[in-house]
Amino acid sequence: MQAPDYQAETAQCVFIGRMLGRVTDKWTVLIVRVLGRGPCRFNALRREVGEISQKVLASTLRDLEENGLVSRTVTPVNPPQVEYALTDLGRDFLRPIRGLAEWVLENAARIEAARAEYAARVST
Amino acid sequence: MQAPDYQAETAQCVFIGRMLGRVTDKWTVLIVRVLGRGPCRFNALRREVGEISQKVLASTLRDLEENGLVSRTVTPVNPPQVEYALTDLGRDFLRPIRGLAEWVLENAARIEAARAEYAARVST
DNA sequence: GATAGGTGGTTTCAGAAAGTTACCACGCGG
DNA sequence: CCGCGTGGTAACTTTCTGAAACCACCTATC
Repeated sequence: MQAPDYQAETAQCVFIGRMLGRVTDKWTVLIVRVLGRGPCRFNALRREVGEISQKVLASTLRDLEENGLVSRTVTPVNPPQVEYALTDLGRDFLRPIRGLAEWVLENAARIEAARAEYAARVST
Repeated sequence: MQAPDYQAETAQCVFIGRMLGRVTDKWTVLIVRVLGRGPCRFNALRREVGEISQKVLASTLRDLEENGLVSRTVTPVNPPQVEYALTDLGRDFLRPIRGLAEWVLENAARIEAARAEYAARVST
């Protein structure tokens, strides 16, 4: 990696940014993580993820479906059942997602400490 | 991990979500990744990241500083120099961040294919 | 037989976040 | 003197998120 080409780097950043905009946000990470334990229906997902509104869950799931990470299967019984599951691509994605989630869990205390220290530094 | 406690799982999701909200978004990933190559000044960072506005870069950097991932050093020359660098915590964070960025680069084609397939399925 | 609750969403609308643009003080090169 | 580069902030606009209500349909309860 000698003599890095900064124009190429910038282009790569823009590209990664565009892709990240598609497949990562706070909710994506949580949803993929939960679906990693097995298929799940809409309201069950909602309950498990916690503080997510129906609208945002619905649109996030549609995005995930559009980008090929999640499949949506409707069983036409009454009331209709809609089951969400990870695709192969989604299961692949699980690895970086879990890396992120685990890091956050392991380092939460350090982040909190940094925040407290920052607040003290600013207020003084 | 037998007999998962779903209430605890939901609480964990909420907690992870809160932490993720602090340390990850599209821009955070890109900025940390660039700073992983070494310290960088404001406008250099801006040029390298690409399509980011000054305002968003400034506020993202302040968030990163607040959460202890990035340090900000002002050298009072004229014009003043402001150098941003990763802290120890930020360098630790580099690993999951790189995992994410690499996954996105490796799987961009699969995502694009899924999008094309989805678009075809919907429009028909 | 009305009423409450669960199914998987959409609609509506306020408020928050992100993005765009302009501007600041300062110096330096042409 | 004009514009560029330094590191931002302020005002304004657009986009997005979040809370709540509503929908049709079914089941269980009182």
